[in-house]
Amino acid sequence: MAAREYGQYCGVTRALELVGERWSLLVVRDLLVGPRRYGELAAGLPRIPSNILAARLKDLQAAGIIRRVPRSRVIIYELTPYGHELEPVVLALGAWGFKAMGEPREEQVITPDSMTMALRTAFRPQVAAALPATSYVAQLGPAELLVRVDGARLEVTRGDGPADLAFAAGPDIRRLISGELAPDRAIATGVVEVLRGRGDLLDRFASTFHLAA
Amino acid sequence: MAAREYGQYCGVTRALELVGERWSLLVVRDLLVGPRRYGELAAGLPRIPSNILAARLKDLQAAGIIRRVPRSRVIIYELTPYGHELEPVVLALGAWGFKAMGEPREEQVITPDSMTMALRTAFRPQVAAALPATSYVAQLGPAELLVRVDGARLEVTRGDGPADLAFAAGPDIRRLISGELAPDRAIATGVVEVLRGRGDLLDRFASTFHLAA
DNA sequence: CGGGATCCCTTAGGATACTG
DNA sequence: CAGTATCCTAAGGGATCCCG
Repeated sequence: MAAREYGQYCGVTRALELVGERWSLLVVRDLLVGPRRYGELAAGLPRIPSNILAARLKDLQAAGIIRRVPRSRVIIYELTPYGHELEPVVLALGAWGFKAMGEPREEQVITPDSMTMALRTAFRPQVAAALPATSYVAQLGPAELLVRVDGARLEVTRGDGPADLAFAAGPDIRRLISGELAPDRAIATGVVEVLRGRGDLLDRFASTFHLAA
Repeated sequence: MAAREYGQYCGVTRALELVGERWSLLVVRDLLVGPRRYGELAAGLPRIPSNILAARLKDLQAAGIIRRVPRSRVIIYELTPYGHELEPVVLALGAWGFKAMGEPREEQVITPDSMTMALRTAFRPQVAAALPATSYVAQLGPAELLVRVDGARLEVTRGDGPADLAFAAGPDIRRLISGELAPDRAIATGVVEVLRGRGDLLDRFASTFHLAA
């Protein structure tokens, strides 16, 4: 038996053998947002050494979790259907870890893909279904995301666009999502800055995206 | 920043910093079944070195995931409420890994706690709710489990007891759970051996516990 | 005997430089 | 841009030992 195997006939151990190595699930997290190139993955994981990223991509490919697709002179990595089935795992981990995030620290960065997955984690379809379709532009640190909510459907894409509300916020957006900070207080204290549109829609945003802390 | 931190302000990275180390989630998996002593944990994870188990218990305690409780001359480890909230993560990992388990290998063991969690993973409350209350005794390798299903409620405990059906099976029980092997075929081929009670209830068992493969 | 601690060695992972 | 190559540190593995 390979030394790094757990030696049990069990689904959990098998899963950890496939995606339990350091960085593996973070690569999956970013690929859940969409196909990515090597350099994009490296940019989304600033602290991953290049050799480790290369090794993880090899491992994940060998495990049938990702695919390496040559596309017009560049190489794209994307999840296989089986890899995509890791979404519940990543969302569950994100929801659990959310509660232990604490205060943001100076050296901690925010990446567009991690914020996209965080929004997916916090999304409450049943709440959204009862609200009018709404689109937001959220500038979260360096990540500018166009967030479209229509009924129980959520779509998050990078970049700007037409929106009912555009706002900017830093890591403290977490306190809005957790309900620790009321929407009007978030604006009053400058945690959230309204850029365009109806600032009162931040309330709807906070209802739509919520995670207990 | 600690070298082993990921440097991102993100729920997933935070979760992986707390339970992403090797063996950590397996300790949690076993503690989800119930409080355990050091020796019981070691027995449930035959390949974990003793120093690693000790280190993990320290880390998990420092993270507020487990508690160390002295109880009448012995020490018991148990999950805190926050640790218990990892159950969805472990179940999601188990369901995903189930599909990649493949054929059992000689050196792979089955432990009572991993089988208990596997049954919880495969349990379908909505199916069970429509069926009469049923109790089973399942001898799965070295693990003897008393499985009581009552409506949408599932209870799995170690040991024997009164049951509508008692059966023995090896790792190939997986093929029954996945639907790859029909209940009557499982009995006919000897994958499942009926020990006591109504063998026809194996069909109900397979409906109640199911995971797609 | 339960609950670890210590030792030594192997290997994964981190930092950095380099290449097709 | 998409990775390799190299060197080094630290985590993990295996065995043994210890202590109340």
